[in-house]
Amino acid sequence: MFSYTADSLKSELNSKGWRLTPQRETILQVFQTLPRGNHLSAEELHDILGQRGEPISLSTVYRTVKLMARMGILRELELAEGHKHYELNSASPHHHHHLVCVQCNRTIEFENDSIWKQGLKQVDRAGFQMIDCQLTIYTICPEALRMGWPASVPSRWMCSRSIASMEPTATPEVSSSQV
Amino acid sequence: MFSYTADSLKSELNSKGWRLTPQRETILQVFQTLPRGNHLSAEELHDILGQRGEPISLSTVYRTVKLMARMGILRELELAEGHKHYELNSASPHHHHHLVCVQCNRTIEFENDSIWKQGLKQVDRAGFQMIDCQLTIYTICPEALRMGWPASVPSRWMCSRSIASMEPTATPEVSSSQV
DNA sequence: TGTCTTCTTGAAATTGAATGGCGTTAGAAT
DNA sequence: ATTCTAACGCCATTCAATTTCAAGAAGACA
Ligand SMILES: [Mn+2]
Ligand SMILES: [Mn+2]
Ligand SMILES: [Zn+2]
Ligand SMILES: [Zn+2]
Repeated sequence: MFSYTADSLKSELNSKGWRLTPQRETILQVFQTLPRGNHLSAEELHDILGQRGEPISLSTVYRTVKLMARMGILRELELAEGHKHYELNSASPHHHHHLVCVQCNRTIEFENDSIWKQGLKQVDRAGFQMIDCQLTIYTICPEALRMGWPASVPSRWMCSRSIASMEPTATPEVSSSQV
Repeated sequence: MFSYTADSLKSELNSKGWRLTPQRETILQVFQTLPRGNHLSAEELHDILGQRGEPISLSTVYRTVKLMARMGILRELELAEGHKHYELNSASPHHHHHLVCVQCNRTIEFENDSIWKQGLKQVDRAGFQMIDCQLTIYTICPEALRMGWPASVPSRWMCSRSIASMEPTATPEVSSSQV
């Protein structure tokens, strides 16, 4: 399925005993007009809706994105920013992975078929069935450097999350990288 | 660095102005005696310490794993279970990825060099520097099937998290997969 | 060793994302 | 239009994670 109209959304919902509501239509629309490569958290989505003059309660926002993720309309992403992000789950051809800057938290998407293939091989070997397969790469991006973020993370640092707000009680001169 | 002794941990800490404490030593020990392939959440770690008869306050546990992740001693993982897990960040050769069952949440590790290489290629292309690179594959594992979990997730379902507890208000016959 | 500095701990309070309960509203089938 | 009940909004609650702060301990130096 490519992009949902109000009608196709409705029949999709109804087929499962669920209902089309203005809120669900609006939320889907926000995602459909969102530039490719953008993700929204529930909170961000909630703000956008407010700014648009179409406020929707936060619990409904949460419930809706969860539902749509479940339905396959949205994809729920757990990147480095600390809360979940959602993006339109467009047709499978655009399956992609993420490159996350550990300094500025900017996220960039990329496609790479051989990663999917490797994942598939891995899963087959174990006799499992693959549902999804996501590569997350942690980097420091050029923009971050330009913005004055430290050029390096501690030498042996590996895949901790956004370290921006992390400091143990008091911070002596940490070899590099703090806010 | 391969495995920390009390001494090497101390000098590592002191070099950054931090201190070796019994708590930090104990926590590191727990990880070092943990069978390979296991991960611990802060909460789980806290419990283990209690059972061992060496209770450490939960805040200290949280602070310590964060600190050690920052130092590169531990690796912080965001898998599907909802809270963070930590594992010993042993020497780089054992860099690995994770296979997560969306039904029973079991996690299995695997190694695959070509994934790292693909990631590296991707990063180079963008002119970034790679810090870490993790593939997470979502699957349904044979054990889960044997335990009676549904054999399939909704047809268009993609990489939502553990859906076990998700049901929209009331659950009409959802095509498959709930608790 | 003893003294001083300040990092670290632990208990409790707090944050913040996410969810649940509930009375009311409203979608959809007949 | 009537009926049934999913879904809404509001608010309370949960739960991981962080912060606060006084008391305690590690490390430096004499
Ligand atoms: Mn994306
Ligand atoms: Mn692991
Ligand atoms: Zn960046
Ligand atoms: Zn399983």
